[in-house]
Parts: sequence; structure tokens; C-alpha cells
Amino acid sequence: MPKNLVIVESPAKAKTIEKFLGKDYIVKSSFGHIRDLDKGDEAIDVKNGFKPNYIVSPDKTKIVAELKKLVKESEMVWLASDEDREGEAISWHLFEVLGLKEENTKRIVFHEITKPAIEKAILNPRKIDKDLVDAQQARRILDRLVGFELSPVLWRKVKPSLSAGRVQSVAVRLIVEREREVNNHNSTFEFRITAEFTKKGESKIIKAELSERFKTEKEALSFIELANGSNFQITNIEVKPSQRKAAAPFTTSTLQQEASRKLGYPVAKTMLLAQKLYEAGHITYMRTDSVNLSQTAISGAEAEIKKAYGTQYSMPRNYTTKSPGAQEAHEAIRPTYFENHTAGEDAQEIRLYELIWKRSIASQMANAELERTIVDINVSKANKHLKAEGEIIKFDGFLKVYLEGKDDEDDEENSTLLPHLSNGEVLDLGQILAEQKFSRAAPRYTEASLVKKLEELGIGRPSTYAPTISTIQKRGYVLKDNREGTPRNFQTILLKNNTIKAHTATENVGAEKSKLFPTDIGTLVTDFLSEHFKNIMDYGFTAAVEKEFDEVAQGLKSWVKMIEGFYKPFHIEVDKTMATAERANAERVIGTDPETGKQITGRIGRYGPLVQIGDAEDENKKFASLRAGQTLETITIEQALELFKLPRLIGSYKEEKVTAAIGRFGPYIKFGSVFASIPKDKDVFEIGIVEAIEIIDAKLQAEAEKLIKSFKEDDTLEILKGRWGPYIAQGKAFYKIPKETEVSTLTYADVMAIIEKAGPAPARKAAAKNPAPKAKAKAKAKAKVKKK
DNA sequence: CAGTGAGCGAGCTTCCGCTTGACTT
Repeated sequence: MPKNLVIVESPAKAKTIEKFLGKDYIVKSSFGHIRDLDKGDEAIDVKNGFKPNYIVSPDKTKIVAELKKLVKESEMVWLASDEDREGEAISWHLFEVLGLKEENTKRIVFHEITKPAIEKAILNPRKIDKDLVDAQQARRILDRLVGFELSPVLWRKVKPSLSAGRVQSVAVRLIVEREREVNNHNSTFEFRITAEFTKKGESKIIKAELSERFKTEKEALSFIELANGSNFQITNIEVKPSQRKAAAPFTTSTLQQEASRKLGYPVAKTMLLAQKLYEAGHITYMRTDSVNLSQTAISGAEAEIKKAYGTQYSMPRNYTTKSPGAQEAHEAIRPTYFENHTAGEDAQEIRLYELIWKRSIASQMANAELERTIVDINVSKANKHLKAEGEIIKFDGFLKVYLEGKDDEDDEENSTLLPHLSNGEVLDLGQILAEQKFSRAAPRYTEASLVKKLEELGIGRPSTYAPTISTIQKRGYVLKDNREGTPRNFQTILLKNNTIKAHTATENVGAEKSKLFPTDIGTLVTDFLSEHFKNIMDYGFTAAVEKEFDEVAQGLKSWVKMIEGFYKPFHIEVDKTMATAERANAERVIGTDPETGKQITGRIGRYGPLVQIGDAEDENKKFASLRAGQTLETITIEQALELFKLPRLIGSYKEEKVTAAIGRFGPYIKFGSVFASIPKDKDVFEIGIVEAIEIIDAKLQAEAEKLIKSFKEDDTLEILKGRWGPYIAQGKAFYKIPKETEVSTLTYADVMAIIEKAGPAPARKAAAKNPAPKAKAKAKAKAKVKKK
């Protein structure tokens, strides 16, 4: 039995390190944190110095038992969790839970998984840094207090099951405020002048632009009129050398952004694929905030670049991390072996690997050398000059493999090559175009651009970016959605062949793809929290508490004092809000019903946003739900009135009425007792009887095909066809059928055997029967008494 | 599973960060 037990956080890391250390060491993983605050409200004894009650997480009991056994058999335990706040706390919890002794416990750290780094770490052990652990406890406790005191306020004042937290609430706020910016944006316009020239006797087009923009069509026209009949002489040529530098290697955040821009992956997808590449040993750890590369990596990249591209392309260097709150426990994300230009199991993994490979290699490549040429072309009669810009690449450097993407798509690259031109030369005019250009609102966030913003604010960590984005969508605060856009006219004036023509053209405005939109509930919760808990919702709140955590980590402040300082005023606000705040339902008067003269209001009801004709006392008041994409803040009286036209009678089929309406799951058609969803490409207000019948027939057919088999022994038991193939349904419980089973020949006994083997029905919502609800209720009642 | 638009009584919901599987109607 090896004498040394090393504990790291990740099993993949454990495997690698074990190879480096040899037979005297056994390396195991803790799978992250093994202990956390207990579940309920009593996990923190607020009255007693915020004493935390930690329990071993249920899914970690097996790991802990195994580690305990190994500890007994070892002479020395090496705690090798990450060198950051969370990692230090993991080591401390291990120390406590495993009952370790100081004399045979060593704490070691390394920032990169390389043999020299591990060996060096083993030679330089230290003790657990309790100050750093305390900073983590403060972080953990503050987050729990904020989350578990704010959420119940929302349950009471807004809606049950909602949630609030230091990270998620601010993430939602960003999206809500951006949406308001977009909706309040007043589009202004200018006229932009572009021109096309040719050199005498040549056909290559030289593009030029006037740096000045005109406010009105009249001004644009008068310029064009002056241009007509002007000559176009080059009055200045400026040649400037310039350089471009490669971007730093990937962190979690930049990987998510780039994979979103270049490959179109949502952040969760990127992380899943990266995890697979990591587990297969192709890349280094994918949750990191550091752009640092190990010496091994830098020399590996150098060798590969020299071999593949030549010595002149190599430029070894390291980058420094700029993001606030970075803890730099790991390396940047990079390939483990630079000589592997490709890796991965499937097309998606391969594309992500290639992106990581290119970015990492490029970061160690030479700068690109460019030459930028700016040519002034005088418009003789207007006394203004147009500028033509050209860029040539003298030496491509890192651009040979990689160029970072941009969030702003219409940031046009006019880095074209110019023909040889000389000062004083007169050019031939092809055309001059004046175009009306409208200003654009700030862009809505994508998942990845939200991550970028959160990172800039120092909010959230590499391991939580993807889960945070999923949480705010799951809670119904935010919706990832597309918008079709609407047509808008714009004016153009074209000068060509000495004639001037004005023309009205059309462009599509406001189309969006996979952008984050706030829902009404997201907006309402943000407004409510901003009103009552201004400091928590402040974009600088995390940065401010992080500063205090740092003081705790440096031993300058006790964590209890720090938490006390935060909690006292916070808790007073919570109590005050509970006692005095009005119930929030985002009520807004939209207008009056032209038919009855009654008021039409919008608000959030039990089942979501709705519009209502008549007030609460009105006996004939009517309700209608908002449709997907509509919000209480922006709905107009016309749109609201439209909603009351449902349910709508379409016609009849087989002597039954066919109606269309919008339900909880969107627009549907009802035929007798049959409900069928209306597909997205059809409009619930427009759909006709022919299309409706098609949908009904399809639904009836699907229903008929759904039942594969039933059993006379048990009429609640059926084999049904579902989205993922056949499955067994017994009442409300569902069971998977093992693959390769010939379903049609299954007998009652076979089915019962499958159910038996599957064990008790998987715990669905209905199965939330608590074995001892009374005991729990009593405990709660007791706690309430105590508080009073 | 769908048409509603409450809330006294009863119990539940919820946070952020570290890690992987298990599992999906």
C-alpha cells in the first residue's frame, strides 16, 4: 500500500498526477466540495456569531467514506486542492471531515499539471491558510443569507418559488436595463456618403468615404450636386506602418464568447464539449480565469510553431490577466500537446479543439506587420475630400492561424488593397451614393456577451457562468429568443453617369437571433429588488464585498465582523420590506376599450402577464393572456384589444366546433375534447378551417399511434410511443424500456420484470411525499417561536 | 396538459461555487 495519499479536486487531474508521482503515491479526487451548509434556514446561527452548520453533501458520502478508509492506510495525506479561496476551503473541510492530524497532513499547491510543477509542490508543502478559508466561509455565508432572505420576500410580495441572489439578480438587471435602452432608443439618422473610383485605364474599384455625415437629405443632395461635374484629384497620400497583436489564450469566459461567435455554441454546450476534451486529456482544465501558460506549454508551442510555420513566426511570451477578481489557480485553456492539430470524438468537439489550438498557438506567434494607406481625394466644387483606405499585410504573423471574432457584426472591414496611386493623380468617378443611416440601440445580450459583462463586473466565477445563465432562464426571468424584425424605408441618392437619382429603399430592422430578453416577471422582480435592496442590486456590490473578503483572507478582519457589518442593516431592510412593501404585480393602465369605455389594464396574474377589461369589481370583467414576445411594458392598446378576440370560432369539422385560442403552452386549436398546438409558422388570429383540420387530423393520428400495447391484467399499464421511442407508463409513473427490446412481443410478465428492475418510480414532483411531515412542521413552528 | 385570473389556516419554494455522472416522456 502506498504511504502517501494525495487528494485533488478533479478525477481527471488525479489520473495525470498519479503518473507523475510514482508508486509511493495514491492520488484521489474529492470531486469538488465535500461539505456545504445544511439545506434549511437553520444552517446559519445568526444569533450566535453566524455559526455555520456544515453537512457532508449527500452525493459525497461515498467519496468521503472511501477517503476515510484510505487515510487510515496512509502515513501522509497531501491536500492538493486548487490554490484559491474555494480550493483552500475544500482542503480545510477535508481536514475536518476526514479527522486529519497536523503532523501527517501537508497542504500543497500548483498552478499547472506538469511534472516539474508537481515535484516542486511536493518539496514545498505548507499548512492550511485559515484566513483564506475564513474568506471562503464569509463568501458562502453571505451568499446564503442574501439568497435565503431575499427569495422569501419575493414569494410573499411577488410570486412563490422565485429566487434572488448576489449573482443572478444582477445578471437579470443587466438584461432588463438593456431591454429598456433598446425600447427607449430614439432612432436618429444621418446621410453617409460613399464613392467608387477607378484609376485611368484600369477597372479595379477604389472605394472611398466622406468622413463628414449630413444631417438632412437636402444637405446630402447639395453635396451630390456639387460633386456632379467636380474633378477628383488625389491631394495627399499617407502610408503608416502598424502592428497587430494576437489575443491572449483562452479563459473560460473568452472561450465561451469565441465559441459563441465563431461556432454558434451556447455557453453550456461549450462547457460540456470542453469537459469531454479535458477528460480525454486533450486540453488543460476548462474552468479558469487565468491567461497564464506554463513554461512547458510555451516551449511546446514554440517548437510546434517553428516546425509548422518557421522560426520567424515564433514569439514566445506570457500574458497578464486583467479581469477583476481573478484568482488564477489554473493555467489558461490550451491543448495538452501542441503537436496535435486536431482532437475530439465528434465534429463539435473537433471544432472546439481546433479553436483552442489556434488561439493558443496564435498567442505565441509573432505580431502581424501591416501597412495602412490613407488617400485624400478632393471633390473640387464641394471643397471637401473623400478618404480611401487600404491595408496590406506585410507579414501575416499570427494571422496565419487565427483572428479573434467581434461582437459587433456590422463593424465593416474596409481593409482592401489599393492600386498604386500617386499624389496629384486625377481619378475617374464610378458613382457617389448618399445613404440614410439610422442610429442603432445598444445590442441585446447573447449568453456569451452577458458572461463577458459579468466577468468585467467581477461577478460570478468560471464554474458558474453557464449555470447562472441557465438559472435565470429556468426561473422565467429571461428568455432566449429570436425576433423577426420589421421593414423600414430609407432614402438614397445616387450620382452615376452625370445623373442624380433619388430612391427609397427598404431594410429589415430589429431582427434578433438567440438574444436574451427579460420576461415581465424578470422586469418586475428587478424593479422590486432595485427599489428595496438598492445595494445588493448595485453593479459594484460584488466588487465591494470582494474587497472585504480579501481583507479577511489577509487576516486584517474577522469574517464574523465582516458578515455582521453586512447583515445587520440588510436584515432590517428585509423585515421592513416584508412588513410594508405593497404586493407587486406590475399593474399598468393601457387605455380604454372603445366599445364599452371601460379601462384596460395589464398586470401579472397567477398564470403570468394578462390584460383585463374592467376593474376588479366589474362583474363582466374579461381577461386575456399576453402572447409570447409581448411584454406589459410595451404592449399597445391595439395589441391588447386583439387579444380579446380569442377564443375564436374558426368553423366546424365532423359537426363539432373548431376554435382557436392561446393557452398555457401557446396557441392551440380545440376540436371537441382534442387540443392541438398551432405550429409557430401559423397565426392563431388568421388560421383557417382547412389548415385547422390538417392539424387536428395529424394530432388524432399521433394519438392513435401513441398506444403500442395495453394489458388486460392492469388497465393503468400501457406501452406508449414517445419522443424518444417506446416507454412503459403505469398510471403516472414512466419506465424506460431497455434498448434492443422487441416491444411488440413483450408480455405482461416481461413488462413487470422491467418495472421491477427499474426499482421505485423515479421521484417526480408527485412523489414528494415526506415521510415525516409532522416532525418537520413542528421543528419549524418551534423556530418561529424562538424568533419572536 | 390547455378554457383560469383567489390566497387563513398547509407545505413548499430559494443562494453561490467546487466537482461529475444519472437521467430524460
